[in-house]
Amino acid sequence: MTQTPERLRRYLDDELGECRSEDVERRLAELSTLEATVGEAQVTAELDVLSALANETRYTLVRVLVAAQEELCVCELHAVVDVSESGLSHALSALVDAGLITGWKDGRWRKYKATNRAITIVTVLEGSVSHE
Amino acid sequence: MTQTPERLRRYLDDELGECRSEDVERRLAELSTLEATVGEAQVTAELDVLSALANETRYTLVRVLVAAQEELCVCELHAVVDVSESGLSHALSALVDAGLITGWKDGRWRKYKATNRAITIVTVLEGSVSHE
DNA sequence: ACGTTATTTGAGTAGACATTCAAGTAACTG
DNA sequence: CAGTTACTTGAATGTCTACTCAAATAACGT
Repeated sequence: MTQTPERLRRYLDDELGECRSEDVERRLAELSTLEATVGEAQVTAELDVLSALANETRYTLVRVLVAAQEELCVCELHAVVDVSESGLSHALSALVDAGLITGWKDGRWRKYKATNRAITIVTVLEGSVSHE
Repeated sequence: MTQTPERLRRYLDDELGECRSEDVERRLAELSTLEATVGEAQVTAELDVLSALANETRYTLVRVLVAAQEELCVCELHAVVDVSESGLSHALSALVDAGLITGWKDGRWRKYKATNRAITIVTVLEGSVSHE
């Protein structure tokens, strides 16, 4: 939405055969509507989830927790990824923030399990990206 | 899978009441199975898709193309995101690589549209992350 | 053919991010 | 309550990534 849409004008001219300022305005409004179909806060929230998943360590953790279909202890998760304890903790914390897992303390152990959000997204990704 | 699972041993000891080497081995094998339920290539492919989506510019483009339900010209997409032409082109290229959009030349204009993969994923994210 | 327009490609760079180390907190154990 | 264990937090750092600028390519108009 920054520069003068000089090019857009020519494009619409091509498409419509003719093109006046109001046509450009109208198209810009349409595009703006598409962009705003959903709130900005919503998009930000979705991006937070995507960012949380878009990392090998974190995605592996989510995948394992989803596959496990039960809670796992941090010490079990540590056997699955190749990072320090600290790195693991940071990863789990990011996933909690994104609402992809929940964690609680159980005695001296801490457990985590996948949320429905994680289950849904992983399932769809698995289906949508498969076979290649 | 790196360090000696000394802690896992104690955890299983806690959980099972007793714990021998073979119990640790068994649990490690179970975790390994969970991790390998799906191929490594598959996970890599899913991570590529997630990485492509996990960026404001690219996700906005995908969202707009999905919402549009039709192809859009690069010059139209440029009206929607706040990057240089070059930046826009890089973004679109990354999305093509991830199989989220397809592009073709139409005369002197170049058009892009969302793939089914993009439609599916965006739809699920929208539903799964909504209302907060 | 020549110039202009639309978009891409590649190199360079600033900023973001994932990881680690060191130190901190919380819970069981004797 | 002192020690150990399980995990987290914060700061520091090397690596990756998203952008921009400059140049290249491709298509159209004249």
